Amino acid sequence: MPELPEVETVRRSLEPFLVGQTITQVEVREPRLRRPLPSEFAGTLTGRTIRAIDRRGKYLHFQLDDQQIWLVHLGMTGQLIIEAHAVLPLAHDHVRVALSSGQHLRYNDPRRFGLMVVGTAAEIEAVTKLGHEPLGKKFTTSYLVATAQRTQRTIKDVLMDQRVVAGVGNIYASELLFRAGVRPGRVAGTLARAEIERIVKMTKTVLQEAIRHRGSSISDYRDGEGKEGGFQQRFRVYDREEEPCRTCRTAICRETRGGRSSFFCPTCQQ
DNA sequence: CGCACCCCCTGCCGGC
DNA sequence: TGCCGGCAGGGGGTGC
Repeated sequence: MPELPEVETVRRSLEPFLVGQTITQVEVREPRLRRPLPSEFAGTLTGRTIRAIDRRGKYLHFQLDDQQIWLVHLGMTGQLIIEAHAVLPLAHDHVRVALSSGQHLRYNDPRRFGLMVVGTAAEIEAVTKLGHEPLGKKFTTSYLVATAQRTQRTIKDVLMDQRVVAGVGNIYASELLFRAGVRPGRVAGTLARAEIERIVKMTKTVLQEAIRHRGSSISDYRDGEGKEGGFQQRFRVYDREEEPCRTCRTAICRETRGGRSSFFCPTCQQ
C-alpha cells in the first residue's frame, strides 16, 4: 500500500515520539511476515536506543546503537502506530514494542506482506537492493534515458522497478505519467528524451506534492498517529476509470498488465 | 539475464 | 441474505 510519500509521512510522524527512546520490551505475536521473524528478533531489539529514523525508498531505517539498523517495510497493509499507553492487542498486531517513555509502538499488518530485519548497513543493502532516490540528485533524465534504452519493458514497469528508482508504486506511477503526458503502456526505450525529461520532473513534483498532503489514504493507510492522508482527493487518474479527465473531460481508461491496473487519459497522454 | 506469470495473505465489494 | 470471484498501495521465486 504505502509508497514513498506514505512511508515518508510515517517516518516524520514517528520521529518525535521515537528518537532517543530505548526499546524496553518487544512482543512478537505473529512471526510469519514476508520473511519469518527469527526467534532472536525480540532479544536483538530489546535494550537498544533509537538514534534516528531514516527512509530509503519504501523502507524505514530505525538507526540503533552499534551500527545496527532495524529495517521495516510496510508491504500493502502495514501500519506502525504509536500509542500513549499499552493497549489491548488488536487483530493483526504482529509486533508490539514498549519504549522507555511508556509509549508503545504497534505493527499491524492484515496481509502480512511486510518485512522486518535487524542488521548492519551492508546486510540491509543486500536485502533491499534499491536504485536511486527519486527526489535525489542522481535520479536524472540521463540516468532514466540510459536505463530505458536497455530494456523492452513498459515505462510504468521501469518506474516501478525498485532497483531503478526506489519508492514509486502503482498509484504514483499512474499519476506522474498523467502529468508527464505519457501512456503507461509505452515501451520505455521508444520514448523521446523530452518525454523522459518530463517524467523525471513529474516524478519529483508528484511525490513532493503527495508528501505535502501527507500521502494517500485509499482504505487503510494511516500515519504513525493514526491520521489519514489527503492526496487521494487530488488523484487525476488513479481509480478514476470512466470518470472525466480533470483536464479535458475524456473518460479515464484502465488497463491491467500482470494483474495490476494502470489508469490514463487517452487524450492527454500519448 | 530479462521478462511474464504466479504466488504470498486478508478483507472488501459487487453481482448473482 | 449469502456465497463467490475479482481486486487491492507490496515484493519474490520460477521457468522460459
